[in-house]
Amino acid sequence: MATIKDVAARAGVAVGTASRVLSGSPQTSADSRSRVLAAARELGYIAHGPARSLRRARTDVLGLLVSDIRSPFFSELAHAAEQEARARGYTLLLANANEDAEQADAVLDAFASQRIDGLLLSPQGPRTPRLEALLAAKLPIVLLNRAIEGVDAPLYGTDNAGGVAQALAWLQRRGHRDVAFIGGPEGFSTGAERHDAYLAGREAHGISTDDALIDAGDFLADGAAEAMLRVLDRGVRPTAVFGANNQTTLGAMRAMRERLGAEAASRIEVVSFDDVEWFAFTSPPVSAVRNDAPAIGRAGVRGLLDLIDGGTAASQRIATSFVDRSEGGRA
Amino acid sequence: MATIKDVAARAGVAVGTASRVLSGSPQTSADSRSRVLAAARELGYIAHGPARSLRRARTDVLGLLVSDIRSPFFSELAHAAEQEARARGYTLLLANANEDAEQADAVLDAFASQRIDGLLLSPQGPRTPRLEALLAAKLPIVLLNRAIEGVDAPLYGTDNAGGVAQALAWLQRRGHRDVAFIGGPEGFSTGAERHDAYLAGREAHGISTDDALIDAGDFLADGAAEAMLRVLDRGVRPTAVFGANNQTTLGAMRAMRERLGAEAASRIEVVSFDDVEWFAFTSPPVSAVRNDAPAIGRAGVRGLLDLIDGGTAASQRIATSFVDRSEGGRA
DNA sequence: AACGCTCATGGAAACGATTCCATGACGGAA
DNA sequence: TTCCGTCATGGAATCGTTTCCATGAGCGTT
Repeated sequence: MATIKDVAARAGVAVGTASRVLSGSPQTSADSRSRVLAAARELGYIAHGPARSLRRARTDVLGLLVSDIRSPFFSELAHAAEQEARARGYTLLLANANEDAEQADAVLDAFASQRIDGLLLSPQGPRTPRLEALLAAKLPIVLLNRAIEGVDAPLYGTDNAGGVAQALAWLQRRGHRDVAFIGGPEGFSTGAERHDAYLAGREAHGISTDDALIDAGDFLADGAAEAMLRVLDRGVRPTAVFGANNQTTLGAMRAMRERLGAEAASRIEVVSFDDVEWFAFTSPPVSAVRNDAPAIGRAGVRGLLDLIDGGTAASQRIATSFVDRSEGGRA
Repeated sequence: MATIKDVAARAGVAVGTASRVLSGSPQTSADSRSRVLAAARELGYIAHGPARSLRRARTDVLGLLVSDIRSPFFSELAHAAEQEARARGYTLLLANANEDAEQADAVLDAFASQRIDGLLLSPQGPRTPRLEALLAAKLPIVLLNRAIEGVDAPLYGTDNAGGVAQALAWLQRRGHRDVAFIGGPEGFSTGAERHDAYLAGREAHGISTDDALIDAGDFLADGAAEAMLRVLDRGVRPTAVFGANNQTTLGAMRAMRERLGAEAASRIEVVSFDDVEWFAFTSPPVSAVRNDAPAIGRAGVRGLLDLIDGGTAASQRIATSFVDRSEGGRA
């Protein structure tokens, strides 16, 4: 592999000059510029990133730590974040924590060792020692989707209250009064925000305030199915169900089918937080509040780069959109 | 941030000694070992990756270039590959090419600049100049899922022929004679292999060899829908449809619903290459050949590490499994 | 004609680690 | 007791860049 020394030798200049040309310093003559660039092209020179990082004390690498890249939300977010980062001259290093604090810490160690310039973090749970260390080292950090208590970093996430309001408006338009709500764990800010917004808004949208209609799972299909069974076993018969995320909706639908039969279940309208493309193909089709994951990813990267450049960045709630798949609906 | 010099100073030894301790060289006394480790712990020392890479001439970083991380196949593959890499002490750098050769080249440049130790490549199309350069530089490379003409690198991918055989066996068990097959582009080895295997095997499984039942799309929903419409407009009335990947199946189902109505469409059994979880919730449910994306990712990483360690690696076809979601089926 | 300024350049230091080499301590064998 | 070998250690070179500093050329001004 050619080094800058080879380039300089071939161009007949000193390495300092070659470096200045290649990094676009204005302190260069047209003559050396052309000769250095020609030499670099001829040798297929590609700068040695680690060496550059060593000297410059920055790596132009951002780290993105998510709980599980396999979830559509995160894969869309990661995709958009990578595009944005690359467009700004940064490389995005992606890692999974697998909902496991130990693994998250291992990743943070690896990030620290790579000397990333900034971190986009979708927090699992509370703060860990590694995270403390990074905070103490003043590494620029932004949070995605969930807050962490006592961590003062800008947060980029879904506008949960706004999304719930969209779902409530739709339920009202569809004339539902008896609506089952299956929430998520209160421990997640996401779960709590959606739950609170629903409770706060239901009455104004003509929805029954009977708490027998409400239960919560763990944001996973199995837990949600159990919650839905509990609701049904209380004897209430909702005409619509609102699932607080996509897995929750999945579990709720399974439970309804199990308890009421496929035919009866398909007459209960379903609305979900988190849209997935296959909601169009279920029976009944599921209307949904759509997270703008790409916008969150892009906003996160932009905020992080502002921080890195020494500026400030403000938290941002990204608006959701609503996909109406009901019989009379638009889609 | 603490450097190894700080650690050495605090431990009262020379940097060389500190380095030997920290990198586990046997040439160290118990005394200096304990003092260096204590000093490192007290200072929260984390080695500077770029500096280490510079001197060692390796980075312990692998690059993974996929066309689109948002596809479930790649996100599962990437997830497994990252786990495997991390378990072996490597970091995985993930990038998207977005089906765009220019972007792929930009990524390869970035990888080259980072001096990755090896590349896992899911090829888009033909070879590009950057790829040539990397091959010429003897960078260890493995291919995922698709071959590239004239590139001699081990290939880790789905056993397409085996998967088609599983689908054919299922079609036979279900007693289907008139089966529509919607294939993918011949340009992709994936598409060609599945198509060929189907043509070769259908007769032996009691399936009509009427080519009016066969058409091909572009592996995307819209193209597949058009292909399915062409089939139906030829007047044939299949009792089952076989889609060559998940998007293809999606498009075919849409086309059937459009042409025949929801009710008639739901009586046509569907089998797909590429399983997705929501195939359980469509009407009719879709039985599917399941790619073992995680196994492919793991095998790819293992093969690549073998190459990096100077050994050899052999191409591997990863077996598929079959998910039977038909009425009488197991699932 | 002399002076001063700008500016491109060469050379060298620096970044933080690893690794080579020489040295000295120590222990065992004769 | 002397000698040799082993082995931990300190110090220095090295990896490929960037950046600082000093130098000298060239040019315009007085």
